[in-house]
Amino acid sequence: MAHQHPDGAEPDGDRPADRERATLADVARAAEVSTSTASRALHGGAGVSEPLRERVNGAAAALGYHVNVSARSLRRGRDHAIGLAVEDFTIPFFGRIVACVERGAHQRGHAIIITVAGSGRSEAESVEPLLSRGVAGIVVASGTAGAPEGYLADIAERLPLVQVDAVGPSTFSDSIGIDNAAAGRRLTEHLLSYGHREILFLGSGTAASTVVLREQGYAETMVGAGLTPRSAWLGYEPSRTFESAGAALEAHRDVTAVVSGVARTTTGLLTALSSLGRRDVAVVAMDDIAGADGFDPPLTVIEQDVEAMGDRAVELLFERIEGASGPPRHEEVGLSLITRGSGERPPSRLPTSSDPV
Amino acid sequence: MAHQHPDGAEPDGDRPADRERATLADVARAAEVSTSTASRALHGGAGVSEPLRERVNGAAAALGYHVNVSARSLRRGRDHAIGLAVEDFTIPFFGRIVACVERGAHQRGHAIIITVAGSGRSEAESVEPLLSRGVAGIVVASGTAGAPEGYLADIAERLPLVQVDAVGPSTFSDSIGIDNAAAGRRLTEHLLSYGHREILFLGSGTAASTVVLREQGYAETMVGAGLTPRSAWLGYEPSRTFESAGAALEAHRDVTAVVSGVARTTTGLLTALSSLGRRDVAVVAMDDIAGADGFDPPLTVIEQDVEAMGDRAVELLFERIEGASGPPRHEEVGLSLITRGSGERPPSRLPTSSDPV
DNA sequence: CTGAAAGCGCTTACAG
DNA sequence: CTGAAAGCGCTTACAG
Repeated sequence: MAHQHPDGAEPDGDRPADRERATLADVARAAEVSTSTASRALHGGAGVSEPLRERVNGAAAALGYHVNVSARSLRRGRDHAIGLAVEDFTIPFFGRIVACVERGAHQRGHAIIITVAGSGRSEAESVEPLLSRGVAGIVVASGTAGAPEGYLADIAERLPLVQVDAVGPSTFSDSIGIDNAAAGRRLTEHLLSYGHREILFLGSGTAASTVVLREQGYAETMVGAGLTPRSAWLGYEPSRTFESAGAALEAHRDVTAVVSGVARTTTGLLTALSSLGRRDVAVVAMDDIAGADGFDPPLTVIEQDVEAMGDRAVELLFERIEGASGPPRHEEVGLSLITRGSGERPPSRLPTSSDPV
Repeated sequence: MAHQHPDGAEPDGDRPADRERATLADVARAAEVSTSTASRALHGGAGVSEPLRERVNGAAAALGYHVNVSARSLRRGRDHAIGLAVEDFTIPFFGRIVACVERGAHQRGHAIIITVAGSGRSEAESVEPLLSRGVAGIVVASGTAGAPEGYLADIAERLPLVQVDAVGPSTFSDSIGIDNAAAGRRLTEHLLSYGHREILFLGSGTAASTVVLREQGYAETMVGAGLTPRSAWLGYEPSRTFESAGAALEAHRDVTAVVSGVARTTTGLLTALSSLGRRDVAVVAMDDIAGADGFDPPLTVIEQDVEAMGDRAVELLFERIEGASGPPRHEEVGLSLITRGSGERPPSRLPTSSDPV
């Protein structure tokens, strides 16, 4: 809060330590070496004698020197930073991805610049802050991005890019995700195995996304069992999912079980069930949520290995940053069904007469 | 993934658009003006004739130019970026803060560089990536930071700094938070008003933090009512809070109600209650958690206005960045008690003979 | 092993 | 209103 020289005096240029950050030249002067040597001693590694290196490090420490990254990046033409574009920071799934990426990049000496992907901003506007900083690579975490004709494809031509929570294998960049259709299938099969036949799928929205693939897995499985799939979409607005879920439950009074395709819809659904006093509906959900075993009954979910996804994304990215070439790679992390009770009860009512089988 | 000239040929220097980013000089050449004029036309605002401005903007667009931020920052001596140090990205509370800060900084044309505060890293290591980039200011979101003798105090002398989720008014920087003791008091009073007398406080850890203040509010209120406060600390490890909560419940068999001092402990507590089949314990908690009304019974909580906190933090920071001086400011956002049922039932058992009243 | 010098891309007094 | 020139702090061939 005191960035000016309050007395109006200009620095004479001779005072050893003024208010400002110490510069490499300051360190060099203090250590009585050239800036070349100072630079090499501090970072270059090779080719500096031990006594000089110590003198330089000592001077740097004494002056509280740290490198000016703008200057370094300008000179080197590339920044030791990566970009991280995230769909929504408030969703725990993405928060865990952020934590993984931050940790991995920090370990590798890179800073992390974040931006929001989506949420009304254009892709260009989202990515501009990353591009103008010359980041070494970008991680995009979004369940809705990745269209091959999109902006991301252009970026991938110039920069290492990894898509996390990818809708599927990308044609233009490395990607990592889960088998969303398989997840939908497994959740549905679980309910079928307990005798449910009127099963509703709940999702957020149909923007090309992971959730749509999960719905497809659900629908396939239903059709395969001779049953009619039904879906309801609750939207992306957290404050509205509760009402929408209630409406969907009313509109499909005969369902005995629900598949919730994404965490966003799960809490709305549970709240609606609770407020409607409906204890006759079995529920299984995609993604574990905090306190899921505190629900009544405890919630059966499919859990993704989010940390594996985030950690692996960083590895893939840095392999590219370090020069790895080759076609886009796609990886999938494992899923595990955690059965806790909510999906394990048989239908509380008999199939209705409209049952097609 | 194709950063070299694969054929080994060097660019002749004359080709209009090579693989690399267009530079201001390229734009100037294309628009047939000096780089001075190009720069002013693009950013400077004042003092460029309309025709020239258009020519420059056209050329920039045609070349896909965007400014090299490293060069700009080096020249200007300060970066259009802010730092954001966060205790834990996976906690929804902090995720909401991240979203607010990102939005606010983006609107003001600043990039956001994140780092973890805590989690085994030293304060110096956490903040180094921000300092070496010359960020214009820093937001620290942590419920445990802010000791006046700490590293942050040094930083605050050189740079605008705002502490969010602050333990209390800071002596050296702007800060924003809630009245933690009042929160503890209100939760406790709520339980008292329903006749509970054996009330346990559950927190994460006693590292100087917001949670300790909440506990103090609880303890004060208990003592004021002639009752004996009791606390249990469950630690910071998510996977362990469940066991620790169970152990605490066993160790205090006579409690009829629990105050959970922080979201981290709430889910562990609810899981423990559920797995122990204990339906005789009233619960109130600090911080709303997703799906809290899906619990049995729906959870009564005190909710903080997290978005107000995040938005205001950005405002405070940019006021300082834009030169506001004056002593450290402290602000508090509102609290609201959301009663949903879990704290509203009377004690299921009569006070024991050890009851001090 | 060490140093003098060029230059990364930009902005900004300073002249005109 | 426009341009020539300096310089932000650093790294890195290039000599020695």
